[in-house]
Amino acid sequence: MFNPVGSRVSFPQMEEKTLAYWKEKDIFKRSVDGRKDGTRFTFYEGPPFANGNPGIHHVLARVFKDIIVRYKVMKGYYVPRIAGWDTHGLPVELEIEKQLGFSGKDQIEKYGVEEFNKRCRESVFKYLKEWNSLTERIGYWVDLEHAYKTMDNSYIESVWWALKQMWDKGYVYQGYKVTPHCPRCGTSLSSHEVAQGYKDDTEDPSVYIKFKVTGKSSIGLPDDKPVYLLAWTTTPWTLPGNTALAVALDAEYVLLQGDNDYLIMAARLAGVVKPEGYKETKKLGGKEMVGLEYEPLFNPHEFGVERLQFQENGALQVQKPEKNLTYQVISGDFVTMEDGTGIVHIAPAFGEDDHEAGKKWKLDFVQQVDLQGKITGNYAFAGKFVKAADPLIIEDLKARNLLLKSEKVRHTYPFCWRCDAPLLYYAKQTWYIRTTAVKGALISGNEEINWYPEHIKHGRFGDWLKNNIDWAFARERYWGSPLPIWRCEKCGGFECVGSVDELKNKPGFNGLKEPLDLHRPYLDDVTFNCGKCGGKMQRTPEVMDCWFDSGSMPFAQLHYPMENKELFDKEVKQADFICEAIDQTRGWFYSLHAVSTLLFNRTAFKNCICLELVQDAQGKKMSKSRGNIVDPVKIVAQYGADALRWYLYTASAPSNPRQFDEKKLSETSRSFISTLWNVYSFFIMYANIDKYTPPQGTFPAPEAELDRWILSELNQLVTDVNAALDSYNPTEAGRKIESFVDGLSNWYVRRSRRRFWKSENDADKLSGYNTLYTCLVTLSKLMAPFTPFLAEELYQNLVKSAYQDAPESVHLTDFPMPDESKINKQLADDNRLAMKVCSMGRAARSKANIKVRQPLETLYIGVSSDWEKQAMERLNPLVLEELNVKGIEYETVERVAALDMSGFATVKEANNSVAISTEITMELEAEGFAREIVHRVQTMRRNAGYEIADHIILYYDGAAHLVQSISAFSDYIRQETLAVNIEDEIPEDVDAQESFRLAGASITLGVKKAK
RNA sequence: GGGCCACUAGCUCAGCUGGUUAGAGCACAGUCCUGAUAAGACUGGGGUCUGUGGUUCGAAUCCACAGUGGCCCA
Repeated sequence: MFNPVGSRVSFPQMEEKTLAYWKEKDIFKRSVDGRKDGTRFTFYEGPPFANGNPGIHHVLARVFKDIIVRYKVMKGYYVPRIAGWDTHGLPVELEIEKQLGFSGKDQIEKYGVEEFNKRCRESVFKYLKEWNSLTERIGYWVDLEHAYKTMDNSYIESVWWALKQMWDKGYVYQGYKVTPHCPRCGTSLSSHEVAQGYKDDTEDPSVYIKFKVTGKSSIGLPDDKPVYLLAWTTTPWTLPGNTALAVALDAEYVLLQGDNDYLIMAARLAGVVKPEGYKETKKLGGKEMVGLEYEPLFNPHEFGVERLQFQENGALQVQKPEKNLTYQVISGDFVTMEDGTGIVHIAPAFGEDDHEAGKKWKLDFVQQVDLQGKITGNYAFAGKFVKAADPLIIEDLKARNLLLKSEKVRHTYPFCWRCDAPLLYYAKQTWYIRTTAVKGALISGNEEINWYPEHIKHGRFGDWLKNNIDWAFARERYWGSPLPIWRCEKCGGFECVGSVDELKNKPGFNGLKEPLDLHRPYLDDVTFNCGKCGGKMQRTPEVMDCWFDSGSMPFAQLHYPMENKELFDKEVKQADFICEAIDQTRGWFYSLHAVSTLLFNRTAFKNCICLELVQDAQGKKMSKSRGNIVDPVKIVAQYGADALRWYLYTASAPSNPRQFDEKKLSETSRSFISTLWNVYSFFIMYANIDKYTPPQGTFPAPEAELDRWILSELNQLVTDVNAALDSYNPTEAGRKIESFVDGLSNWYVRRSRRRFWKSENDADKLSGYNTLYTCLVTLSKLMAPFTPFLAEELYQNLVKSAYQDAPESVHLTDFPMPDESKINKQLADDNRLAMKVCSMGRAARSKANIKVRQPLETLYIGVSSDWEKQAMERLNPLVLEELNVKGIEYETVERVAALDMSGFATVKEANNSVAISTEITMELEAEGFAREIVHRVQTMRRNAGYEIADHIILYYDGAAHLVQSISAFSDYIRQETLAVNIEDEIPEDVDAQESFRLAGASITLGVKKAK
């Protein structure tokens, strides 16, 4: 006996029970440990922040991780996986600053770094409980107990080791980086912060400046009047920092002649700018202009400002004063013909493109602005805030006849989200990792990664690598892994420390307190003696970019190499699989890839599912301010985790932005999960009535076409699901399962009902049970990675209850493999044709307005080939029953279609036609009445609350011809309604009684349960 | 400003390397079937496959440009 199952069920309740069962039997751990002898399949968990409630997008990522990993386990792989938490970084600090009402770093310093970091540490696990409970509730199996945390001392120590490795390879250096800088707060902002502060419609100057060409040129410029290069800018305050002009190589430029001078600018933009009184005299190619020399607007040496120059290694070196300073025209792919003049003013101290160009062309570097945004040196406008200096600079240039025109422009510009000061792009000294040194390896490594979807490889990720720049990995902040770099106060030398032991063994080591905490401010107190000069070494104040932390996760989670050396080197040095959202291309995907390439010269992961973001049902981004956040906890409580999981897998491809729609989810739950559940409960109901016991071992191959068909479909499904999951495509696998279940329910079961209902327990019935049982058991295993709860329920009742020695959970079983000998294309084609014929037959009936319950004499099928005729003959019984006809005749398509006349109803489609005879004889009518009566009795039985196998006594009273029909078909009525007796008078004590009209006459029926 | 992705019925999505009359589900209307079914069947309405060019005997499919939306970067 199987446990009886109702056709209705509360999935959330069922899932809670399953969770308890898993916990009690320790199934997760056993599913991992049981495969210890299997091949390793390495999965890396990308660490999320737990300082906010988990959202639906986190569920998306978790279930996509889970399905692949569960699948691999069932395929026999050994897949231990541990959770992890990201704990460091600016978002945490900002949260605390908000709490404390701070608006700048000086307030943090005043408040005390020790206390500040203490608060950070407390806040990062504010929602840990919610995260853990949701993770478990959705069935994401990961070891939460031993989760790694990026703030652990052991983790930080591994990060130090990693940096030291890079240091020893010469990859770490100090250089300048352009960052969005708030001159009021005195700090750089992260891109995330900058994004919050963009303002449209900001008014700025728009000035066209003339740079005087000097010396002889090889490109034949006239020398009767001075020649100027015309450039454009909206930030005049950067002009004193100009050290080059850039042109586009493939663009066309023109020389314009005026009364007193010549101008050079892009041909396409000359028509837009329209310099008054100038006309074109000559065309120039962008390429030939490169190398052209010009005079700076402001020679820094005359204004007391240092002139630096980029060196080969990216460092800056002070240059000697030079009275006749000239700069050169360079080329840059950032030069566009959209606005300006096609000649771009380059100030490497103030713009990212400019800075990169500076490094590339080894340009001069002039920074005449301090961190408060004030002009330095002894310019006429020195001491002014940059924006206040703009008009003065414009005046100055105008006076020197170097200004062509000055206008105003409105555009988008970033402001500090905290204090509203205009942000300045500003080059600051910071620490770099020379990722560009391994750029080739980064790119070739990417070729080995399988991306899902594929376009990420040469699209977003590939482009990012192609444009790789050195990694600025230091942050002037507090809550992070401190840089293990110390600087000598005396000689200025640096030392990088790779472990706590190494630090403790430094000569003159002092200041590290117990218990050990490798964070600021404790580490700031640690000093030791310089290895070169014996001076005092002080730690540089920065902390690491938290992406360096998470990118070090493969080894840092293991405290490698101080511990687990062999485990990492031999077993888990590369992930077979990772999965995160697309915003990680420049985040975790990159940091993993870069760290692994730099340290080990190999990729960190082999397969990566890259998810798109989750939006609301209208395609809008979910955000707190919009109030359109979906709470996964509520969804799971209402629909169950399986329904949510199934929806996420199948509703759309993971690489498409996902519009989360609760209505669609509930539809999924109704149409797929409930359908499967009903097939299951149908099976249980009849199997229990017939006391069916599943076969020990294999069962004889069924004879029935229908059984062989569904088994063929089943094995095809197993093949397809294996293939889809092997290629990391749960969406396709899930959709295949959906369509199988549809066929199972609406063709196999629908057409098999009578076989299960008939009273004799013959071989055909047993074959039906064996077949349906096999389908359900196989489905439960196939679906185990998708819907782990439902799969477990099916398995426990269908398998575990019947086989004592079966594994205790579906998640401890092996994933189904197809029996290809059972796949038969012929059967598939046959049944497809039969379904089509039935569909056409129903249409024909509907056309003739004759309900299916009324039997008809003949169905004519127009077939277009012999095999079609043979196929239909094989499936004859199915079609007879489905369309309720007495016989089938075969004809050509045309001749059947030609039966479109009185007495027939026909339907024609592409290759087939169908006709039914519409004449209803007395006999047919009588049989129709009998069926009608059966239908009424069944409804009465149900309404009376009888069990399906209860026997009854049927009473009737009515018009003579209906009574006649009852006696003529009494055997049939008995069999269908389980009536032991049919009597023609209705007693007082019936359980239910009903009168209705049939073909113009009235009849009354009554039922009573038989003893 | 640059890059990536998407655009097929009112909504959500299939439609493989080009090949009959472009499909399914949901929703809507009517009818039917059903002692597994909250399901299902049939019929109907609903499409310039975002647009414009091009390649081709033939384009939803390939190419180019444009539009709209989303994301990433600046």
